[in-house]
Amino acid sequence: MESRELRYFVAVAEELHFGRAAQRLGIAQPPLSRAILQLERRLGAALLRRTSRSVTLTEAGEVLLREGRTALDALEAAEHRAQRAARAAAGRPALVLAAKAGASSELLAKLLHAYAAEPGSIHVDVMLCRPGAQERLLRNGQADVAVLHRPFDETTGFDTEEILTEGQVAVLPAAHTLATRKTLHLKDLADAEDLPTPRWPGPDGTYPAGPGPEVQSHTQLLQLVSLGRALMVAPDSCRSQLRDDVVAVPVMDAPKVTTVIAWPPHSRSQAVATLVRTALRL
Amino acid sequence: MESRELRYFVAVAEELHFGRAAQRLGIAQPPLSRAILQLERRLGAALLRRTSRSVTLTEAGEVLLREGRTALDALEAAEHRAQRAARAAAGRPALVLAAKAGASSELLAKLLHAYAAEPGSIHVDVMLCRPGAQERLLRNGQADVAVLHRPFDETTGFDTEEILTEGQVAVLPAAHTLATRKTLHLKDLADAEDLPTPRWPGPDGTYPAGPGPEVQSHTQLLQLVSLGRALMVAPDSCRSQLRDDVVAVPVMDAPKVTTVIAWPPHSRSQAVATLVRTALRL
DNA sequence: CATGAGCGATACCGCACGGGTATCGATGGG
DNA sequence: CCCATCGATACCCGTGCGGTATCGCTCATG
Repeated sequence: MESRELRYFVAVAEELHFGRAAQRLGIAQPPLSRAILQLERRLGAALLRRTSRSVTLTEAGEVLLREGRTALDALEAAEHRAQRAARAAAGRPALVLAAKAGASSELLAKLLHAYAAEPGSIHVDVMLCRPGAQERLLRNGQADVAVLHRPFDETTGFDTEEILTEGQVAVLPAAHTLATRKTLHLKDLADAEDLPTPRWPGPDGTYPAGPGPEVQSHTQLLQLVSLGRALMVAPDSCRSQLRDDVVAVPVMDAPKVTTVIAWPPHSRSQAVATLVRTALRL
Repeated sequence: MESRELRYFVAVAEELHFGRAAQRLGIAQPPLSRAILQLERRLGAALLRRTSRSVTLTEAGEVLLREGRTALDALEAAEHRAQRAARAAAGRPALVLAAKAGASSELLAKLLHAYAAEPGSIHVDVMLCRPGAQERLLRNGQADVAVLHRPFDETTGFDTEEILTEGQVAVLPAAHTLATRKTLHLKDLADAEDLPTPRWPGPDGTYPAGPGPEVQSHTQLLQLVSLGRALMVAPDSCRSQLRDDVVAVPVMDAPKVTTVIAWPPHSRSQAVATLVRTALRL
């Protein structure tokens, strides 16, 4: 199977619409139809059920979408890593670390500081990204190592080490009635109808339906909290970054959050190994 | 990057010779040279150092070879798994299990028997293959699950569960002087110059240099042992398959062998999950 | 029920690119 | 010193990919 065919299929499978998929790919619709037809003939399996009104995935199509995405990521990863190896050999060795913007920032600072003190350490490029985006950067080779948070981020297929486990707090406007409580439970938050739970975009960039405001970053969310328009549930360690117009109250029954450091399973990099060892000593 | 280019590069990187690589790919040498050149231009990185007498890999080339192989395997895996999903949907669901021919055969029999008794179990195709070949079958999607043996088989990148850990025995001709001993150590075997250690082919099909006979299968090796031409070191459980012209003596300082069941980390298959659960109960 | 809009498939065309042959230029062995 | 070996270059050809035009089907609409 050629990677071009697979890219075409993934586009159609994600859009479930030949016209939009073709637009996204920058080609016309007819060659796209043909390419998919040819792919199906070559595989000897139907991937899509089409009517003139809708396109749906068959069983085989679902599998090819899932497996195909990881294959395309692996292809990109090979490309990126080879390019970075070339740059490293040319005298600018660097490690790229992906982290969620605004999360674990104290821990991250400590880690970078401790690693820089290690013998033989190299420059670390920190990529701060949208929540959930680190996983993809690691899968497609743009990053060498990532800081992830279970259970929010998916870690299947990576090697990981746990760095820290912590509880979660609700961040509330200082003036809110719940702000005086010593502890809270998830039910208290669900009952506070004046403070809806914000909605984050999924991996595909769309928002789930619901009442809460749509947010894309933690700073944006924090501002909504201080304006009394939303509440935020986040790991304990976020307290160090709060301003004094908001209050953090422990949520007793919220799931524990584990900060992990993750790297691709075939990594042969000495630098990654050292960074992980440093992280475990924190 | 296109998969065709990557396949071409991997061929050249493995052969380290444009002519032979072209032959293996079924194309002429000049288009291959051009394709590699174009790939290097697109990546902006030299992958090969060529003289008219030799071809060697650069740093970036080494990385691209390693990462590229896994990317190509992932691509093949997507293809195979989609095809199998189509066949399964057409009413012949099956699970493909890869195992080393001649190893853990009792355990395997028990596993298959126990799994068949599970509610909702499906047909299991057993692929018996050359030692070390299971890994590749699992990586490129021809198998859904594999029985591997640490530390011999590489399990990085798979999800695994340990089934059994056992010591190793030396299998010797019944008439040999060492055959009367109750226990042995690796040094004893190294000193027995009349019984050289056999040489297995590497993943590339070539044999390491050395004095021992070249072997490809366990039956072949067992025959050499009973002829007094080689010795064999294998897990305890192989005893059940030995004929009475050979003797098994425990080797005290040989590494412990762990039989593990492994599956690709993104597997969503109910059948794989059931099989693994069954294996853990053995 | 007729009509038109929306969508995927088909027909057909042109050209870019992948692959072929011939040959060059460099390098090392006899 | 010459020839064998090997990768690169020059040049040509055909296939296959992408483009436009259009068809055929389905459903929403009045």
